Amino acid sequence: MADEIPRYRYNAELAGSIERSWQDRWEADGTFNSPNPAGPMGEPDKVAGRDKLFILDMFPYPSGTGLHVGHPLGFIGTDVFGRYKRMSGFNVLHAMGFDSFGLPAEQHAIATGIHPRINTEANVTTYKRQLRQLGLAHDNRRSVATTDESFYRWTQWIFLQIFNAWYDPTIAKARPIKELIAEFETGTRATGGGTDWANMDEGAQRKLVDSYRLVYADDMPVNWCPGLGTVLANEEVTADGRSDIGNYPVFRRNMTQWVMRITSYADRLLDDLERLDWPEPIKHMQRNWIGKSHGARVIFRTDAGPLDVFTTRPDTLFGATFMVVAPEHGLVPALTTAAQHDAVEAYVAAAAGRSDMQRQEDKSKTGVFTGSHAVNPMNGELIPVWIADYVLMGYGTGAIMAVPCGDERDFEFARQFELPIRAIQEPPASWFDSHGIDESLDTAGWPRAFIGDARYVNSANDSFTLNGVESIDDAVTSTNAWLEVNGHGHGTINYRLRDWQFARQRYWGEPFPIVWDEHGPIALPDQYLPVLLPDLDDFKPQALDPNDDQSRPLPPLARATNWVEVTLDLGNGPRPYRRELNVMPQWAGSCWYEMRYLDPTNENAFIDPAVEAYWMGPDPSRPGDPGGVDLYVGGVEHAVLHLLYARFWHKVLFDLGHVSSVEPFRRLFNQGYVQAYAYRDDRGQTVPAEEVEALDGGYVWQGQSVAREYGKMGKSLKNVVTPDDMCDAYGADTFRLYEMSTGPLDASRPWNTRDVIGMQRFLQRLWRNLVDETTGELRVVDTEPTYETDRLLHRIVDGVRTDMDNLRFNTAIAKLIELNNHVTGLPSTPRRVAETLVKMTAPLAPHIAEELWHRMGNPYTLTYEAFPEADASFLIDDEVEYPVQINGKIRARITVATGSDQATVEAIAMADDKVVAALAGVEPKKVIVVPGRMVNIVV
RNA sequence: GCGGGCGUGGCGGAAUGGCAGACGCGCUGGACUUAGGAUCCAGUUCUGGAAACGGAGUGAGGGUUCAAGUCCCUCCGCCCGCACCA
Repeated sequence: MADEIPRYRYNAELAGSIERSWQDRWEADGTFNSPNPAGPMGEPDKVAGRDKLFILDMFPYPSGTGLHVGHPLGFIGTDVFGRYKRMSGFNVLHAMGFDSFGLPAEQHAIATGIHPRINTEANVTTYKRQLRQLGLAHDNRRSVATTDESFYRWTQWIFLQIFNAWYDPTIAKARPIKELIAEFETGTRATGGGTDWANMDEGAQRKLVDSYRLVYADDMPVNWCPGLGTVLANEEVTADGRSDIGNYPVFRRNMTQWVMRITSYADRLLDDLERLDWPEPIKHMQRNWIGKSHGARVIFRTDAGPLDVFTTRPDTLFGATFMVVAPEHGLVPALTTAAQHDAVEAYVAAAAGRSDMQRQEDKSKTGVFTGSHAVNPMNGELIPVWIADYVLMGYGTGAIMAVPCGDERDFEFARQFELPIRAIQEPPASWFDSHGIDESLDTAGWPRAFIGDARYVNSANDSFTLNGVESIDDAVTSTNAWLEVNGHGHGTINYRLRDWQFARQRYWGEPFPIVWDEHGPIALPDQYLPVLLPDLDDFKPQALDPNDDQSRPLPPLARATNWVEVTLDLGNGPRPYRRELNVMPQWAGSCWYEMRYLDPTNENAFIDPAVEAYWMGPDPSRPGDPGGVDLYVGGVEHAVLHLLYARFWHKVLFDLGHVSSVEPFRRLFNQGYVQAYAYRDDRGQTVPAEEVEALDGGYVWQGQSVAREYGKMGKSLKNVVTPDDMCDAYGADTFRLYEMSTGPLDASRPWNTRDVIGMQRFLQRLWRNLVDETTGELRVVDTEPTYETDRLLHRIVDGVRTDMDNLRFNTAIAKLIELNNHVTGLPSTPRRVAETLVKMTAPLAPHIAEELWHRMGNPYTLTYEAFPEADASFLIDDEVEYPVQINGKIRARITVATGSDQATVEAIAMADDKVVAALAGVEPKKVIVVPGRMVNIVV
């Protein structure tokens, strides 16, 4: 190395030292601490008279592998926006926490025998270090982890609020359970069981009240894996019905589970979507998930008792020629006749061995006849009742009336088992045409069911007829009325949404603040919180005989016998209780964590109401505003579950008066993903991506050609690039700029390390425009910029502001580079231009900006300097250049004084030499002048 | 199958219906250099041409419009969501 690199050249080394020094200063000074209106972090005088902004990232699960470059995309985006808003005068709250309960830590603990807390804390430390080096402007006083005892104490407290509440449908709100008990006691509410409250024993009273709670225990179909001793999520079951881990058999069976009554909130969760500033696809997914559909409940009489069905097409009742119940339906044993017993038993057992996944993949129709019949309430006809797994226990009532002429699945089933298909509508001629068959009500020739508006036939009984009606809506309405009058059913609404299965037979989660006595569960009073997770040596659920499908789960906490058996005085003297052995699912902490950032040290409440109202309260100036976080940024993978659960908890807290906001997240933004290339050799082995070279349109690794694929970044794909790598090689500012420059924040983009250098060069040129590379002296001069420079400057300022406001950081960066490239061409850098450029760069590349700001002699800190504003007078030029088109093709350019009227512009255009030549004497038919834009001559 | 989104240079991507390709990478040439995988300068949609200057061009085809990457229709391709939801 003969030639020395200039001492003050902006490279990775210099960037690194600049970044470390400012990060230390920011931390020491608490530069990004945001004041609360009240409480321990209250600084009312700093809050007064300022707008506030609460921005939030979906907090990460601290995994053992640390961050790769894809993870911080959203974090950097929110940081840029937050810094911009801080420079626009806002009191910005931005903090980061950790979703640190969860399965990977538990599995690591099972494998190593090391307590998951140790591993989790180590991972959090790594994450904090990795995030710190990115220069994120977080208020670190507010960082929380869901595994902190001081955090999950309040998760348990909120659980108890929900447990101690019931949903009153008359006011569509949750109310304290005490009010329900009071209604029973005073007799204003009937107990429903025929016995007065006063005459019920304690067990019966508690059972009644428990049946109203928003958290309740219920029999639900689950994936029970005795080999692992736990219930599994559908995603954890393989296509052949075995456990993903360990390959043990998995059984579908009903088991008592803790469930949250989210279905009570279905309508509000659906309706309030209208009030949210969320991406339309996410709202759509939530709507689909809730799955509201209008229809009717119809009761069919059978020898085994009434059989309820839900249908969206009660108008087709006359076409019901059989019924189908799900294999898990409670009436199956009673419906099964002796002759069919063996066949039914075999079918039900086979269905239990099939996972949901298998059922979804294989759509061929299977089924078995029960031997029983039901009475069609419309016409008194006896129709056979079948069992088939195309009917799902989890939707509607788990039983359907089958109308093969009007439903594709029923049609297929009828064909498969040779059941009658009766036409009850007369399809239009076009329908027959399009299927190439003759018009006929003889369904034997139909290739498929008919669905749509058409005239009804064969649809009448003694007191009711649909014959001749032509619209489904009309037919549904009148059928529902008839059903109700005659006691056979009624119009109703059904939801796809199920109640939320809340318990996990695991270790690394929040213990329930619940104990049991002989009558059932009891909520622990507040003074017993937190219920701490007991220490164990072995974190596995207790494995049972893998093939015994009748066994019951024994969660890991059952091993902590001293913890489980507890003597407490809950108001009637010390008595023995057993603790609840399940823990909460990982979603629990993420249902409310954002609020804890606001008041992280509060020991008296999960949040001070004044603090909540300040940061999250509805904006009175915007009618219908639901309140909540001002901007929530995260991946689309949480479109449904996390966002729905969090909304649900928030609404319960609202109903009970604990928060002023109706919704937790007022505005949602989905950032894209950073994806990466991976390479495989001939044998399909992945090879290190960083060692692969492009050659003649192909890819080569160590002399052999390899195939490229595109997707996730991951260890097994040997294509992981970490923020640490990038900070070492280029510096955090370069890395931040690269991440923000590769596309709009909501778009996914490929990672290309090769391209990162471009942003390094930009910062290097910016630095060089202000600082002499050799001497380190300031190169900024106190002369005024030229008019031309000022015009560009103000145009750029104007554009960058718009881009920043709209989270379009990629185009903001392009504009900054454009301005900097202009400055590079100047003989010297005017101070006003330099300062403006540095301020605009600050949100994106905060360290170099702070450094340059400091070197220009300005006081610490740039963080709260006002973001530049454009002077409108510079945005309008004296002259405007108009392209002149002839029939849409550009043939000339003219320069016209700004504000010239259309006639003047037209005259100048028509007089232009090139225009005259191009027209060659032809008289234009029309001349269009778009003011300030262009001229189009039509010939 | 149903629903939604997207197709622009070699690559990432810009373009309130109004000059397609901002900005970056890469590439080409030059400067500085013992050297360049550093840095700087210039060029870079394709095509004809030395150039001036032409022609074509935003997945394909059609339409609306003075004007379409942008709006409408049909088709093709890719991505995402849901998926036996009665």
